[in-house]
Amino acid sequence: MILDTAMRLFRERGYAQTTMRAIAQEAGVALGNAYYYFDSKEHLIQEFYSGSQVQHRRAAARVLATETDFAARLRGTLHAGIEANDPYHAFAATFFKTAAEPSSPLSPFSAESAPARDASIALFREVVEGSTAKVPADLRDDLPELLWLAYLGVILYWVHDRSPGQAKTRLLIDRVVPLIDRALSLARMRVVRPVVREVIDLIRALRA
Amino acid sequence: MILDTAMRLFRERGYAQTTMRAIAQEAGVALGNAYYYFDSKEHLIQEFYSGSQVQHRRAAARVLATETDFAARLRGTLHAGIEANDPYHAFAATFFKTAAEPSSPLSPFSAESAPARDASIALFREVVEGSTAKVPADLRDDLPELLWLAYLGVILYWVHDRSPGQAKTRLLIDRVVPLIDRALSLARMRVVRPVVREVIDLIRALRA
DNA sequence: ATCAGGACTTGAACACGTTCAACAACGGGC
DNA sequence: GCCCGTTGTTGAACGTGTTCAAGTCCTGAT
Repeated sequence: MILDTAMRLFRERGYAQTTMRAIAQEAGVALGNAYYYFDSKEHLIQEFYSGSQVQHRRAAARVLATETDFAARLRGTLHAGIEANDPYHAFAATFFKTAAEPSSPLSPFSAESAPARDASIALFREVVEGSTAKVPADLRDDLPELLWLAYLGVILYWVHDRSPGQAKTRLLIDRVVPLIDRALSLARMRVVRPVVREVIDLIRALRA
Repeated sequence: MILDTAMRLFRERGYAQTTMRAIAQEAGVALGNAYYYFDSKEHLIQEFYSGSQVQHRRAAARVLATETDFAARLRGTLHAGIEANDPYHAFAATFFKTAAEPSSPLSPFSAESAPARDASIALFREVVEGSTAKVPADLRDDLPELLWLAYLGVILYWVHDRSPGQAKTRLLIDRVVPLIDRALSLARMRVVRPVVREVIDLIRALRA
């Protein structure tokens, strides 16, 4: 109840303009009571976070069920991602503001976000494994995480995207997916191979 | 005076723990007076932003003056960047938290940040143009901005880097620079050329 | 010397997120 | 039916960033 009210007000007035007092009043509870259910105003966003991940999966399911072409699957999944977050674009800025802080539990790299992160990476693993693409063996393990990182990049662009209907983000997706697809082919070439090898090694070194 | 005091307190106690009242008191002025010189607490950071840019340029100057090899110049400049920000690593998190918000004047993409941004891109133009590297003509225009973006990526990683002395970020730089160098060579190959062409086109389309 | 007008300074007041001690409602064990 | 611990609820109070009307100080023109 409180969460729904909060989300509605966030959408209507924006995050900063929505006071905890307004949320409490609209939800018909006392101010302090909101803090019984949510640790802070920011934690209200945390709830939205997991919800959006579920939405993403749902929106991507259709494409992943029917399509086998890698590029099409990736394209569909990326579009599904921004579609799932579309209603919240206006206040997503504030959301990512707090998410950008490393110590914040809302950070996509934080321990608290691990479930949502793992679920998201798993989604991109589905993208890869359900496709007919021939991925080099050593890339196959890390590719889902790389795609997830690319997805974060898309989201980052989307948050900053002020074009009507976020048309530019859709353009970005439509044109970047073929590039990734092509890069994946190039990754099998003899000249390019060592570079790919090094990229993989570097990522593993940084993750450790 | 106020700025120096604020920066010292930020370093000592962190951003959130430093109150405007504490800054005013330590600086020997009234609370409201701080707002005569700075629009907000966040704007205090804006000042640091430009200051750090100057530090970066200073720290990079030595390498850029002596070295002509592209990889060495880039490596030196990137290292100089994190060195310049090193004293502020602890509270840089908070800094980038507000910087991540698109509407914030502190965003590296905002109009208010244009001077610092342009100065930073110009620095990477120096990296390219002072080097002996053979850069394809169509890449030459956009490469500085791409390198600046890569620098932002490094900073982003650095902010999240909890390893002692931010050793991992230094590792990232040392290993990513040769990769960029190699990629630049590959960019001249006939097979790779169309991909590079498309990347450039995409960037220009997104920027417009 | 005087004065006008701007530059600077002040601290009380405001709205906000958050905390907390107190209170109410509930539910299960006897 | 009564008790008591848990769960839920309340609004006053605190500390915060920020605003503002009111003051003080300075500077240059007369």
